Amino acid sequence: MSADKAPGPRERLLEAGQDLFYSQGASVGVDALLKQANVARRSLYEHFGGKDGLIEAVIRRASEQDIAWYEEALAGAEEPRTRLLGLFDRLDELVANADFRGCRYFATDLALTDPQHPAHAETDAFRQRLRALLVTELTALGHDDPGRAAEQLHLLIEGTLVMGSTRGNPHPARAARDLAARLIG
Amino acid sequence: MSADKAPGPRERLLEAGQDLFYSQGASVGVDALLKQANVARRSLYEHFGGKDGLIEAVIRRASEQDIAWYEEALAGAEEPRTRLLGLFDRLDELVANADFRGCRYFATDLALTDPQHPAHAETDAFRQRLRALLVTELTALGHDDPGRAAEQLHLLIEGTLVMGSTRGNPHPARAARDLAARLIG
DNA sequence: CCAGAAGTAGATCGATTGGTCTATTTCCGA
DNA sequence: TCGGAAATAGACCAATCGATCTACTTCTGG
Repeated sequence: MSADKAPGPRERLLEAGQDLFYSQGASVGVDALLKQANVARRSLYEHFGGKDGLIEAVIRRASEQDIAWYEEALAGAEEPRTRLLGLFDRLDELVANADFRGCRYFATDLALTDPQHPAHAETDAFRQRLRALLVTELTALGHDDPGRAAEQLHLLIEGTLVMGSTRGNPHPARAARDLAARLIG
Repeated sequence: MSADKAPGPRERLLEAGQDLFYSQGASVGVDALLKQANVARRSLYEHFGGKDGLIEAVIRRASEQDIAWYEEALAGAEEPRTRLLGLFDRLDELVANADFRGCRYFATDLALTDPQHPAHAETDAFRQRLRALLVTELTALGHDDPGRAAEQLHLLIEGTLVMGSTRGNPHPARAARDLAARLIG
């Protein structure tokens, strides 16, 4: 095992998909994916069954990474309140990045018209995992209604990602952090 | 004048576009648009120059209507604080609607990869008009920093529209209203 | 060393896309 | 009433889409 050196076609396809689906949307052509992954056409259909299968696999993979990112962002401090507010500091950096283009999962849901597309289940799962993370933090913080507060924090996060992608204001995360601080109390 | 009875092809195209671009995204085919508008193919290219021109015109038209909707939603009360909070009550109804599919302008920006597409200027203009509306209300309310508070209200609105389209929780507007209330003080 | 799996390269297919064009009909004002 | 603009219907085009298939090469384990 230990397939570290020189990632195979499957891994290269996942990385190319993660990059191109995010920067150009789910409507990028198969040709562009194959070119960036430097992979033969056949490999895509062998490994993922088609473009839709790749989309689903990419979302699942990105979901793992993003949940890990949120966990790490929350691990920045010991005190629960500081942990949650620190998350918005990390979001501020994320959104400020030049190639930030909004929430991958929301964009995927919008791009895939078919409500039966398997990728929708993946985006739902991601949101549930994120919500669970917030509930855990709020419970540790001793909040009265962790479920409701988590919903509000989630709304603040999504709002930050939207405002950050429109570039109307450079630091939406700071506005959200301020609201989150009042919420946590 | 008074072109009320039996709207012409141009108007029918605008209505069909406003409906289909919203419910199915900007990627709907020209054929579907022509069919729903009950209009000849040539009429589209005569009036709007092409699909992109129709998209731009539809966004401009919807923008007018939506700004009017926000103005009317704010006109529900006399006291500034009640006016702003009432807006979130109206958003609650809007999001609860079965065919609600999120923010039209954000979805359009995501769907149009080309950053030079004229529709982007229209979505930006809409957001600026909405922001101006919020600043006016906050100024009337005597808020310390109307600009910053307007940014925060805008973030709460966009967050509500996102959360409402994912259907994870039925009443994101109530969560946002609660946060808005703390913000207004 | 060699057999088979995996990967590559690229032609090709059918469907669909946005857009152009021709021919015909409808409608309205001078 | 008549003439021209506007609208209709639909054939048609080039480009692009995702997907399939064949032929060849590379890599690897027994």
